Amino acid sequence: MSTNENPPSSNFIRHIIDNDLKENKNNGKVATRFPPEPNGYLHIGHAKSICLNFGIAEEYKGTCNLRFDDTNPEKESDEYVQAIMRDVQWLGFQWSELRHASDYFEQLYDYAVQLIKDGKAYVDSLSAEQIRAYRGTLTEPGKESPDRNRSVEDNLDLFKRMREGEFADGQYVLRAKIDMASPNINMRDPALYRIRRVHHQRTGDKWCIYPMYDYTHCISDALEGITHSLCTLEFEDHRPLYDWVLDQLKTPSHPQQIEFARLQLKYTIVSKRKLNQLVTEKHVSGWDDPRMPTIAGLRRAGFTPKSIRDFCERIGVTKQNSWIEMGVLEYCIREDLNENAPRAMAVLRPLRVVIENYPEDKTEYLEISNHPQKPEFGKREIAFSRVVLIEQDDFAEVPPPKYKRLVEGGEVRLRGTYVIKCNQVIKDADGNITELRCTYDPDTLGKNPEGRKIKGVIHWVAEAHSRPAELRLYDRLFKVPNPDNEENFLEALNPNSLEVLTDCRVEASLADAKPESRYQFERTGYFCLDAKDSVGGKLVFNRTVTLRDTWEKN
RNA sequence: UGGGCCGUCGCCAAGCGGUAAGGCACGGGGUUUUGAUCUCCGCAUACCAAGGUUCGAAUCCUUGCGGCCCAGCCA
Repeated sequence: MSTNENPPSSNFIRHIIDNDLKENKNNGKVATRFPPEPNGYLHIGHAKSICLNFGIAEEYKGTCNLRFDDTNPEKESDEYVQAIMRDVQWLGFQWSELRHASDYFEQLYDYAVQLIKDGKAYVDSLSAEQIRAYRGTLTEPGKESPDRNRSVEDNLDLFKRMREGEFADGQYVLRAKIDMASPNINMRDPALYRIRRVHHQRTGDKWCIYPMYDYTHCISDALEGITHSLCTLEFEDHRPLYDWVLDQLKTPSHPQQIEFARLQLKYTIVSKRKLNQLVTEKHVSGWDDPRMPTIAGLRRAGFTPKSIRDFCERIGVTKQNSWIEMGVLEYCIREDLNENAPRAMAVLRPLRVVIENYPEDKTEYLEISNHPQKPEFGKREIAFSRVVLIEQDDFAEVPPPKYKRLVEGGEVRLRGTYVIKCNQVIKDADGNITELRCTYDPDTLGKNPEGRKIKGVIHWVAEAHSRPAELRLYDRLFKVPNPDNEENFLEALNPNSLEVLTDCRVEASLADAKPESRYQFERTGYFCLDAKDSVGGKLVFNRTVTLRDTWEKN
């Protein structure tokens, strides 16, 4: 289970549970479940639900099952099942029991037979279009199907033959007999079973009828002894149906459904249909593209499980529709990585600096600490010699006001080493700066020069002692706060969401970086070694997030 | 225009009749060999609005206003 140091904050669901416990409801037990449909990868919105369900189970010493809601085989697959299990565990949670709604198909069928026997369900021959027409509208009641009063015997017979495959897909449907005039449309005789000749990833071709969500979910919860069935707000209108089904049947328990607001993050989408489209139409490299709001994408970008858990804790759980700013997620990952990522140096856009008064054949191995505030992170050796590479941005011919980096005639410290002074700017025929000729002050290693203040410190690598690397700079995938509002969300894609830098140089110690290891590249951001593309000695780093920058903002 | 739900700082969010927590963001000072981190300070006489009940209301009542969800044989 997870180990979040931040104590969970109170929310209305915990209040309800506290109250239930006080009244000894459910004999003091707390049982939750996380019920994803395996029709896509898990995303940050699921993380909220996972943290809530598993977190509550943990806090109340209860249980939390992972249950796949696999009642619609058309869209579901084992690839998704595997990915979901991997992501839940990576987030730091372990389910009490692994279940599938399809484990209950036989029982679900028996319960349906019971409903029919009790006159609470009937087989309808209306087509999908007719059912829609009969349903009425939001303001007008629906009308009853001619089949609504079919005899129990006929219903039993037809339902059995539905299962046996006697009918074509869509020819019949099993419906609950509730109230066609209900102001709640979900109660106007909702479908319980449909005929669908589709291979199911777990049950194969055993079934040609599949139960609907509303019917399946409540019974699955009841069979598992779930006490608190947490779901998102759009299911609020379904709660009467959830309760109705369980009220008609002798299920082992009657869980309480509680709804909370789903996560909405600015500049992202979490619609599985749209995420799927991004993948299949190759707008991103896959479900785990670092720009994707999926758990797999966040992982590949370098987010830590802890930072995501922390994020879910910070945003709270309420019934209010709300939009979380990206800044909160960014804060969470920066906080974790600032604490736990070792520092290193990488030059994204190199500019050659020749230190003219430093001997050609000399190399010094200097010690530099891996974390400025944490001596326990230890030190590493870093090579310094006559030619170093600095960031192009760290030199300016015409510096903006308050610029504290290198300028012609000015001084700056190379992090962890000496103060250098720029004496000459070398340009090519087109006027591009190609090289800086500098001198260093040998008396500034580990101490400040006397009589002058060096304002700037810049990062660097020694040309001869650095390694080539590819750095991928990611930015938000969308350029508008709510892409879902766009007529076509694809037009809201940020064309600059990925910048690939192939001429970067990183310090030699990074040659041994392990896949998925995270570093702070000083002054530029947090990076994670890409586990997929760093092959054959090639170093590919993904930028997780930039460092907070109060200078660029002006 | 039917039903369900929600309105507390720019964004989240505590609060549950006794006089507005906290976080993010933002602004300012200090420390710093990362313009990072850290640290200090500031940031709602005000809780969608208007009435009412009360010694006392963000909390209770009434009426408005605004937003979200529902008419799949999807979940």
